[in-house]
Amino acid sequence: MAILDPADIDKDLSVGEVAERSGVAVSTIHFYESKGLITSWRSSGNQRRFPRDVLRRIAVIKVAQRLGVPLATIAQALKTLPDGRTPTAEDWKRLSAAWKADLDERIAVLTKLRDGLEDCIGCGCLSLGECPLRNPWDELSEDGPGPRLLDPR
Amino acid sequence: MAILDPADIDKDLSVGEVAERSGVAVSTIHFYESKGLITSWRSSGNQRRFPRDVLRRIAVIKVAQRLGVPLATIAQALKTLPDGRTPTAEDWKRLSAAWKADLDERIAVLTKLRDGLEDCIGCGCLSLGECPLRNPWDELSEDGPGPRLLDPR
DNA sequence: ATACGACCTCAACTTCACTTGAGGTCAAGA
DNA sequence: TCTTGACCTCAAGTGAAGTTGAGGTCGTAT
Repeated sequence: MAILDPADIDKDLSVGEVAERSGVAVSTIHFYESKGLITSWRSSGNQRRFPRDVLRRIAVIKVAQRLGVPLATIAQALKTLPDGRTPTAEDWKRLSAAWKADLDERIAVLTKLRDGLEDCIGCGCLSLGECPLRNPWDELSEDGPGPRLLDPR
Repeated sequence: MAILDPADIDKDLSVGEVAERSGVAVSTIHFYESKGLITSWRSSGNQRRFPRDVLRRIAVIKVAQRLGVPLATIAQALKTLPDGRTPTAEDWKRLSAAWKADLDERIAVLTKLRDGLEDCIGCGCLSLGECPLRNPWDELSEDGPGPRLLDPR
């Protein structure tokens, strides 16, 4: 391990450092960069160097994921920050407010489902077209086919 | 199309019939069968024939999926029905009660998350180890890596 | 006799969020 | 000098829940 040059304190970070400080794997950092969620420049030896604000960005990404926001959406949101600057408290407020609306809706859907389940336990109907549990047509926007990832870790 | 022989009324169903009556695609029925969620016998011409209770089974599967239960878990649950019989109201009660507990927990986690989000909007902390949003260590069982599918359709 | 629709199998593709592996570079310490 | 460790790239694999497609069979209607 290289001795930390005092001149390098509070300078840019290597992938390994970012991984350690952010708690995500190196491969994940590569992956996020490939998806445009974070950016880096290269050292003379072709190694990635990240500005320190990458840590805040990764924090935002992780929270958004817990909220159930897909990476592609997070990427878009982060791109609304002009010139790729560090998200400020104000930015975070804006982003999180949008995501909160999503979260609220998701909670509402699940709650409705639970209530329906309670009502239907033991009824045994489950008929297509009659049982409320089988009919999600209320408040469901069209999803394309394929799996959907909205998991509250 | 074959004229429906009166003798065949309330007999077993072909894939196409099951698809139409259950509202799922033929390919999905093949898929469910390959996963052991449903079973069929074969006609003389090697075509699948499903006992009518497959419709009830598929209904249960679909509801469970809306609750966020993965197919593998549903398969296991269906296997607890001795000799692969049709789920009765009683069985359904048992299964749905178990799944409801899951659902309750999921709702609780999301709600907590939302509250945390409200508290944290604008605070801008998000520090690993301090911000409650970044620390899911409470009531989170260990998940392995990789994506998780628990989506309330 | 033939065309048609419904069925069959099996393999490969899709999306998402990553991980794993193979093979190679670079700089520092023993 | 050599080895170690951190880094690099690019390709392929994972798992969930299916979908899509190619190529073939079966049975009935015209």
